[in-house]
Amino acid sequence: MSTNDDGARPPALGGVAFLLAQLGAHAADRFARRIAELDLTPPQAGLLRMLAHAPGRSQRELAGDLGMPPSRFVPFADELEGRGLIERRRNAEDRRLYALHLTEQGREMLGELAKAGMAHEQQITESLTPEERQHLAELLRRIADHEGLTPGVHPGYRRLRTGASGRRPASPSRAP
Amino acid sequence: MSTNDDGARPPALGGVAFLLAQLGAHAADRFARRIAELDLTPPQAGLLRMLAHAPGRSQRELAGDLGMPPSRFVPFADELEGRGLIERRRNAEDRRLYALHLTEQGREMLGELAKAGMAHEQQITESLTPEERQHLAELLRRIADHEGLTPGVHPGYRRLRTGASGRRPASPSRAP
DNA sequence: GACAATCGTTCTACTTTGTAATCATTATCG
DNA sequence: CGATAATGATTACAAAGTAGAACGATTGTC
Repeated sequence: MSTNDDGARPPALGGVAFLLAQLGAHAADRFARRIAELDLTPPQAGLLRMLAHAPGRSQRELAGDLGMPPSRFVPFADELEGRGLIERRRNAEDRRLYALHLTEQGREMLGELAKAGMAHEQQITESLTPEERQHLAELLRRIADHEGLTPGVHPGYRRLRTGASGRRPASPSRAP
Repeated sequence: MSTNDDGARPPALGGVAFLLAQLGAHAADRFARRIAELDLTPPQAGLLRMLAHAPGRSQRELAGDLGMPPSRFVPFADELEGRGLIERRRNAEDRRLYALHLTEQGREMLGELAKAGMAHEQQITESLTPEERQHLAELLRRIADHEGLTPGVHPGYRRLRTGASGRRPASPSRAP
């Protein structure tokens, strides 16, 4: 029952940019739900990965890379430390700084995280052939390069309701 | 060698799913900044588009499709009404309901929005040939279909700090 | 003609977030 | 060498966003 003229409908809704935004949000949401079973949020997973790749950095540095103010990083690291996933050591050269490291438990969790990531990738690309996946990855990487995005840095990855049982109110009911 | 063994590096970082999340957030961010010059946020733009496509709906319906509680929709609509972009008419058949419509100014704004959307699309796909754009759109649409996403419904589109035009006064005019 | 249900609105408690103040340690410079 | 500025981690606090319940107005039902 469209009552208005949609002759001037902007092509944005079917365009690449809109699809990217929609799918990106969906993929991030799916991933968040998946790792919620490990009691991890996306930024927490991000920190674990960062510590695996470059251990011993200070809280301020890590907070900066995660895009959060240092004051917020403190309770953020507190929780992971309390769960035994990360460890606060003192930097011998500058005792003001902490040197954050993964614990053995943290490394195990990282393994679970890798498994979740692979399953996630598998699920998202399920409807594509291997050749299409590769082609898609190449096109996306081209855009990412063109837009000046650094490969390893995850996006905004904003917080998300982590209710493991997850309630999802998003019910777009189109009732004509 | 301050880095650790990355022998077990999860392929997720270079995979399609991660690129999608990263690029999607980036594209949404770019779009938000662009329409910030029109003093519009993504959900505001979404409402204008919804009203253009299906005018006369009630606030509760619109709030539901936008994924926000009705209580939050009230000041949200207040601002757009105060700026003369939308109009609250009464539904003659059921005077409890409002019937929201675009004003003439709102339609003009929608035109600006369409221009911004096309420029946005152009910018994002600048590094691709027309054939590649079409192919990319097809692959993305395939994934979207497979994931059960509805075409016209925008994603989470969470609020964003723009800083471009820090409009915050938001003087809601009580309209009895 | 009373009673339940629905819509828009207001109210309020709760969570999240960022900035400023505080303490310890280090660098700088006279 | 000693005082002062600067930096990292932490705490305190205020500002803003959010969701849910409560309220008046209107409609449908029996």
